[in-house]
Amino acid sequence: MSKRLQRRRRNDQPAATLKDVAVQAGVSTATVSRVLNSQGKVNRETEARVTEAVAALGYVPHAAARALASRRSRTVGAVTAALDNPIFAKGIQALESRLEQSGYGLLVASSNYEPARELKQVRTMVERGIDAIMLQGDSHLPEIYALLQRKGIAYINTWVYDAAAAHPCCGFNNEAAARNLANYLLDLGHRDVAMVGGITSGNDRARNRIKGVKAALAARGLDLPAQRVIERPYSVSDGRDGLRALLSMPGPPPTAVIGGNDLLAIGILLEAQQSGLQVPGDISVAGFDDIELSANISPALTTIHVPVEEICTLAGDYLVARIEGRAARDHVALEAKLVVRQSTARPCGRR
Amino acid sequence: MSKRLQRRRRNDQPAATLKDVAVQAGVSTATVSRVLNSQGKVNRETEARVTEAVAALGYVPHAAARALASRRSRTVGAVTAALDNPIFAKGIQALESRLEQSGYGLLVASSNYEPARELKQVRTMVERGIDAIMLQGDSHLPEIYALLQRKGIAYINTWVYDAAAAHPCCGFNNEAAARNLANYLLDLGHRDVAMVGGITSGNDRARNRIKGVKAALAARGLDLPAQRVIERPYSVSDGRDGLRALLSMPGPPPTAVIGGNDLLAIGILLEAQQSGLQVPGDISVAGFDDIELSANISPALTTIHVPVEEICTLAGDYLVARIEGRAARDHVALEAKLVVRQSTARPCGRR
DNA sequence: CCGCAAAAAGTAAGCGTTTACATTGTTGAC
DNA sequence: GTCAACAATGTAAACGCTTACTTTTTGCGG
Repeated sequence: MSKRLQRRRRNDQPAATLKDVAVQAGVSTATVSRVLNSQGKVNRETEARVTEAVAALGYVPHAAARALASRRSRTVGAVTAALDNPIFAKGIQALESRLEQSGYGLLVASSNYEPARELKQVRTMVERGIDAIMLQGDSHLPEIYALLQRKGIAYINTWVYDAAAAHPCCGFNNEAAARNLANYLLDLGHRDVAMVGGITSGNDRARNRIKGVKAALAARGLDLPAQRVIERPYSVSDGRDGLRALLSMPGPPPTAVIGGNDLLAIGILLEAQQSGLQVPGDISVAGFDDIELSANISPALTTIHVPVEEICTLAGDYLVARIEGRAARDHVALEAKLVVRQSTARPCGRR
Repeated sequence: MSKRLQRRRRNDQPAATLKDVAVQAGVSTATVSRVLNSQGKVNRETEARVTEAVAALGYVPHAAARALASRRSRTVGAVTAALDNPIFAKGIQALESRLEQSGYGLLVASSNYEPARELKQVRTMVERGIDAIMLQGDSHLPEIYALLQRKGIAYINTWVYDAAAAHPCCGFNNEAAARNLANYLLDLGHRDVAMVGGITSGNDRARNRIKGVKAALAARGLDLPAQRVIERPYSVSDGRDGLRALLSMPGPPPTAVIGGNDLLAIGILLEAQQSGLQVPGDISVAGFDDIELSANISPALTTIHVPVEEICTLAGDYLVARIEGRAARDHVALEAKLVVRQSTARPCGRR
């Protein structure tokens, strides 16, 4: 069996290469490459002949060879905390479609909120030769930043914004948004506010949201004692669980509960209803993120609207610009606005 | 400026290559390669020296070069209909973690239920040199199958099972599952069943679910007239919209409504409640997929539990096996069981 | 017509691995 | 002690592209 034959995949004739196209079109490989990469420097006629040859042979460029020669993989990575949070999935989808427009592929991985795992995922992606990477949040292991900088790989922290940050970011100020939300509740007259937040370990956003609520309370001389802050993973049943924990404590229940994200808030809302509490009559519930369900559930959820799609699209813009050597703003601020709906009201009957 | 210098990325010293490691360890590149790919054929001592050199130089293999030489990219693709459906995101996550275990990366893209877009995405992935690919459903453009087969790329259709299918698949029988669900409703005594299904164009699962419901009704001499089947995209608000459409028709409303997936069903349920109908008192609602929310909402949703994680993990097993030349079962059946909860009951007051 | 610059195309040296094949060193049966 | 067989390692040719540099063509002012 000839070597050439041996190399074949299954029932396949060996794939056409650049050289085959060049021969077919009667030009050099360099010319074909120029046509394929549309660098303009090619005569119209020649270009047509090449294009024709490409079609005739069903030529498909070999990405690895291209990456090796050009030192560009045309692939971007994204490591997300968890794909199964719909808001993250939406973001990944937005990023993917932005990248596709510019001809980049998207490699995904999830860290499960574990810094060490995130590092590992970033490492793997770097090995795979990604040209740039999107990260979530801004507290990453120093090794991650070091690696990315050493390799000259463009990166951006999403979901967060800090004008003074040492690293590129695109998002909003989680603390400020949470503060707004808490202030709204305080303005309604609530004095006993509780929070069921995400797990703060390894999650700066969860941390900052709690911090924002705390700050708003503090500004009015109020405290957010430890027993009014419950940490739970981000899911509906965790939200239910969180409210149950809050209600099982001695003393009167809080008049308002903030969920660290909408999944938690919806869990809180459902648990409240199922344990006989009126929302917002007996207890106000607010969330964070504004997922699709929030506007549809009854009562509709008051929440902070997070413009995920913009965040991720702009992050994509940034990364593509950096890869292609163009300048781009390192810090992009978006607004996360309060959306008041029916799950919150003045506290009544108490105090 | 020397050429070597010119090539540097920003402030970076050029990355160590296999050759550098070989020199450092005092062996040939072939030996280093053997160590890295652990083919066993290397002396313990030598191996230790190489490992040490790798660590000392912070050597990171160059994926593109490796892919070019070995004709393997160690990357798998997945084109999903939509990432923002939580059930799909969960599946992608499961696939990613299965692949990671075996050292493969996951490239994602979404087709938005458009066959042409799916083809394009598959093409792009093939160009990127994926070793295998996961698809959803089994009705794909013939060009997709042709391309994959011509290139010898392993693939698998997920979310579907058909023992006689011409293509590898891993999933369950959507029609049969839908039939079960409908039969359960019929057994409860419902005679006027409606369905708000997904958009059937380009979506075999949506089609088969409707088909299953139709078949169950037909088996009892009942009809599912066109006006009892509403097609809507998969989202909560589409579900609400669907029920509204159903209720606005002349004549009595159906006594039971099946959602093509849980998102739709939850929308139906919420809309029913918000328009003053008791669920399941006035109307029964059932879904399909069993997302996390379904068990938590009130009333908890009767649905078909789809084992997404298993499906995608097994699909990953299959693809890895095929890539690595091992045999694997081409048709894997999983069970999608009916989960009866509180959103369904005997129809009462009518007939 | 000549000469020269710009445009178009070609040449060939990499890019960093893997791997078929060649070489060298050991071991143990005879 | 010989030699076959095997284990360990080395050599160097791909892999399929990009691109710096070179050569050839073309167009045009004088």
